[in-house]
Amino acid sequence: MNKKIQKLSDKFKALSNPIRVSILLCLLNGQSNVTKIQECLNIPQSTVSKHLGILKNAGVIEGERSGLEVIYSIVDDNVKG
Amino acid sequence: MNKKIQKLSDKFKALSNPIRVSILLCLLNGQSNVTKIQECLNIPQSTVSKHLGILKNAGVIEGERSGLEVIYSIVDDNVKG
DNA sequence: TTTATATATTATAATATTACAATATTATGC
DNA sequence: GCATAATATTGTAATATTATAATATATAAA
Repeated sequence: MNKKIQKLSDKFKALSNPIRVSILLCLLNGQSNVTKIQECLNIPQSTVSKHLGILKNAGVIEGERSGLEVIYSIVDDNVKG
Repeated sequence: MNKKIQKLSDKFKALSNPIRVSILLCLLNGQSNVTKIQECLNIPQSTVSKHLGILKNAGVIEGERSGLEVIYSIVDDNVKG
């Protein structure tokens, strides 16, 4: 299986879930920490964290710790637009 | 769950599989029938047909029957580029 | 070092996706 | 009608994804 095609479809897979799309829409307005995202979406913290991990793993977002918080922001240029 | 977000993530889901991405790359060069796509990818006919159905269902491609063949082509403007 | 807060990981049950052989359908020509 | 070719559907086992409670980790402040 072609490596580039696999990578491309993996990127799409990262975006193929409504919670993850919602998270990205939140982050399009600027960086945010997990708690704010959680309040925005109104779902359990572990669920948010899981999806943030998937997006981060796919190279769509990145998280930087600042004290107790982790601030997430979009790094994928195609998603940032 | 927001309807538009659901639709957007569904579109991404249609593209989240390497076989389906490969099919679309085939079709970017112009319309094609199932047999040609199958030969291009070298996988079972039923597998190709299944994935064509998923792409069609997602509104990414459309198929038009012409005699024994069904000719598929890309209809999604974002995918066509 | 204890406590509190923010986030991540693990465990697991429910659900969805996948591959593909077998079978069915659809269209054509005889 | 029957035979053939192209495509679609079905059945099903294997695998992957999902949600979320429970637990663990990380940091800061007292």
